[in-house]
Amino acid sequence: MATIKDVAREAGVSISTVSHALSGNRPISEPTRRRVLEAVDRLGYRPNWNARSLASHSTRVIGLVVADISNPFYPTAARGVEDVANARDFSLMICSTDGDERRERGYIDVLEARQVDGIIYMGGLATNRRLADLVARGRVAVVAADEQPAGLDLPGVFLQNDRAGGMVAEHLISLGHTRLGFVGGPRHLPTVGERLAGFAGGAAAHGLEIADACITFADNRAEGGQAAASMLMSLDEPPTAVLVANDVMALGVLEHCRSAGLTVPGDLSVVGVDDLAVARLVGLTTIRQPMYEIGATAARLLFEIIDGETRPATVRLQPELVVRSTTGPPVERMYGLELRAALGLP
Amino acid sequence: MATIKDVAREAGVSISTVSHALSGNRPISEPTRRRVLEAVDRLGYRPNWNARSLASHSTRVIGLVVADISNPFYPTAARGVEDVANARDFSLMICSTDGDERRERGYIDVLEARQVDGIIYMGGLATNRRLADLVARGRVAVVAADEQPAGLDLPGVFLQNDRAGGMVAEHLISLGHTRLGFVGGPRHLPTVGERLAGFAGGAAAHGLEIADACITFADNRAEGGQAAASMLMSLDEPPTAVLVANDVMALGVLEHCRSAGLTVPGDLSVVGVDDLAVARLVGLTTIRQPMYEIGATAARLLFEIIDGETRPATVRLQPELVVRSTTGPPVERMYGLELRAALGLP
DNA sequence: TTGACATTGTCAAACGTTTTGATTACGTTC
DNA sequence: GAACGTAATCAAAACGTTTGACAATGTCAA
Repeated sequence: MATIKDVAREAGVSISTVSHALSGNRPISEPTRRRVLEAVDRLGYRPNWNARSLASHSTRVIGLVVADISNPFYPTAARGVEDVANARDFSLMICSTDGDERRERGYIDVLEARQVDGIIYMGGLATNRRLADLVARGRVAVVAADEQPAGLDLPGVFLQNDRAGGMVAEHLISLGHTRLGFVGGPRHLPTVGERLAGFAGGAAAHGLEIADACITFADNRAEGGQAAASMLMSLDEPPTAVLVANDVMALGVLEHCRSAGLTVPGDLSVVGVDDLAVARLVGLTTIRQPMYEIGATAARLLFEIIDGETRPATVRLQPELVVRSTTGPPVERMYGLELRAALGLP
Repeated sequence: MATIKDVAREAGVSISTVSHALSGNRPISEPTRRRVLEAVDRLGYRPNWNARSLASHSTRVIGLVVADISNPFYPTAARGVEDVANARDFSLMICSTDGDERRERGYIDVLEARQVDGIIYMGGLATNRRLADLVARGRVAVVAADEQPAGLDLPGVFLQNDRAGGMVAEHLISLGHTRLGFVGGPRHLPTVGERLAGFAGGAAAHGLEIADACITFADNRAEGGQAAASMLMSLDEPPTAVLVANDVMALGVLEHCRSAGLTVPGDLSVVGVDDLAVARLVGLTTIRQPMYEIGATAARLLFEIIDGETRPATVRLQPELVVRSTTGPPVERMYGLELRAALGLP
């Protein structure tokens, strides 16, 4: 591989002249620059970014920490980040923590060791001190998206989760539901708590209370939603409508209903959060999150920090309810059974 | 940030002793090693991977080039890659080319400039010479997964696409279909051609021919599938069953059917390829691709090369047909309309 | 002519590691 | 007891850039 030295020799100038000609950091006369560029071409020279990073203290890499890359929410957000980063010649290092604390800790360390210029945290864990320490050390820019790490106060971009919960409660109550249920992600996540609080608050505004038994927590994956639904629907008095803290889990809930022979929304109304592409396909009522925009915005905030401006203002997104076919008026169970019997259905 | 120099001073040894104590590259006495480790702890020293990369000519980064990170196929495969890479302290740089040649070229350059140790190509483009040149230069290990870049012959892991196409033809014909259609990704992709060839071959084995008008190509995204379906179904003699080259597009086809009031599989049987998680949810008949395994296997092949062993053997995966509810016997259009009319449906 | 200043360019010191060669000390083996 | 391997350590040379200090040259006003 040709190095800058080879180019310098080939062009008959000094190393630093080559560097300046390529970076534009200092003025170089036109003929010299041309000679340099020709030499670069002739030798097929490509600067070694590693050496560059070492010397310039900037890697032009940003780390993206996500909870689970196989949840479609994250790739879409990642695209947003990538597009913004790319426009500034930054590359992305994506780390999927899988909700595992050890893994997350490991990744934070790796990102730091690799000297990334910034980190966008969409982790959904962060109960560990690693991130806090890293932020405190202040050597790398950090913003959060979607989820504010517990105990920290990072700038970032977040959905107004409480409002989202409230809107869902409002919607379900207006349909006539009185027995509401909730399926959240891991209980310690701030997002989950906020969505639940808003949901309960919305219910309370109508004099309704959400039974403790109807509040469940799962692992943010479809299987978790399925299990939670199974549990909820086997209660003596199961809810007639549930808010599920994300679409992936909501799909799990629907899966349970299908396999258990429950009709949606007849036996159970289901509302998700995220509005993944599949939500439209399966007709899931949900709260929309502009995933791509969340990623892009987070990246922009990060660059504000990297560029050394003041701490950027946190962005709060308005939730938007998208009503589709998984929500409807409750049908009394017995009535439903009678109706189905009358129709000759099982 | 503490450097190796600080550690050396703190521990009262030389720099190289610290390096050896940490890497284990040369024997270090137990007491000395302990002193070093204590110093490391005390100072919170973390080696700078950039400097390490520069000195050791190995970044321990592998680049993953995918066509579109927001297609769920890739994140799952990426997880497979990540898990294998992680176990060996490698990090991942993910690049989503978006089917754009300029972008892809840019990414290949970036990965090379950043001195990645290897590249896993799942790009779905590669009509450009950049990748070929890079492979020819032979400085970085390259394997392909899912898609063999046109004009190259990389080791990698691939589905037996022709067989997959054949199985689908077999399945549809056994259901009684005679008018088959095909919705492919971009026409120049080898995978697409192979799947089509297998499909046509399977049909030919039963004396059937696939009408030219029934063979369409789209952009591998849901919108593309939707458009293709719209086109196909407006033919004078529309197909009664289609093979769609991937699940995401198949979902688009289903979406079109729903919005156009066509029943599935009554009016149209639909088969996808990939078996994404959503395929199960919407009941899509499809060819399964073990996505996670594809990623993991590709990573393993890559490491074989990196470890300097001989060129690894290419892995060919057997396709597996998963029959769900989007395929069934064809129902004559008129009959279908009559039936629906009899039932009082629109 | 002189000094001030802009324009180009050179030199050499970082940057923080790994790696190689040299050195010393200490057994083993023949 | 000579020759040799091996363990432990150090010093110094890479690795390929960027960048700060400075030199040479030319231009212009006083």
